[in-house]
Amino acid sequence: MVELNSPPLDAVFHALGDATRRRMLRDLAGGARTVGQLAEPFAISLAAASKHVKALENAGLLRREVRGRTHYCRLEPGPLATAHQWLGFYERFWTGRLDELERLLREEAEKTPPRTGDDR
Amino acid sequence: MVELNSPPLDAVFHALGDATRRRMLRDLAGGARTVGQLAEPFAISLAAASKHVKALENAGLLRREVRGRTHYCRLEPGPLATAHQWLGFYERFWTGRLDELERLLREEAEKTPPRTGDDR
DNA sequence: GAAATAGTCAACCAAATAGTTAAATGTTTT
DNA sequence: AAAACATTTAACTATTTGGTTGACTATTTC
Repeated sequence: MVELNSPPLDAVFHALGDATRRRMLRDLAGGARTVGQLAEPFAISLAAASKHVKALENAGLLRREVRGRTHYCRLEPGPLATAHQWLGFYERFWTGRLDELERLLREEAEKTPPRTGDDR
Repeated sequence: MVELNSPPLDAVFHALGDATRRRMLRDLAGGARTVGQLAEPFAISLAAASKHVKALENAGLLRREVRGRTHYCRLEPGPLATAHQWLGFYERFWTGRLDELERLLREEAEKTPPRTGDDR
């Protein structure tokens, strides 16, 4: 009933666009954390931290398990994989392995000969 | 109020958090495009598209070359590589290869007591 | 030189964000 | 039962965002 999964890249990238939430993810990489633990490194209210956690949850980046009064949060890597894959499409643009079309553009851009400039 | 790291990641992920801008990047993957060309697929004003282009530019995701009255934009892959790398840190979480620490945490997290109805 | 073209800029608006404090909910402890 | 604890919700504020329209700057084209 809670499994509503399509890749909401909007929500995922939006969630990642905030240093507070990225730091929370880092902490979650070390294992499960409570909301209070996630909030601890920051000089914000717990209510504010709670909102960040919810943003991460909405993006599918964390799963929450309520045990008693404590909410344990765990990293949910799926959306990160999706985002990683999305970025992977552009990998050829930074690895230098360009296909024909890109090579054409690159050539046009690099019409400056790497020779020593004594020819003008 | 977070005195935290990574000035570019904020802008980059924020830029990627919008479907319009992601589509623009896709188009730029096909080669240089003018602002008008980038705006064309969308039912928005040119001014709005101009803002999106500027957001991408601020994030370092595109470079602009002004020739006459026309602005030619081309993809700048560096920040995408940075974001890709940032996400790569979490790769082990979705490839299933968990190291000892993570395995420990995973186990602890699955210590959910199987309740038998004696709970209050 | 006038008109069309390419794009930005400024002012404005509605909705979303990120934060606050205060109150509420539920759980554990004493 | 009462107090302490963990967290959410509500109400509010300031800022940012994504969009609009209209005016403005340059550049081509006629």
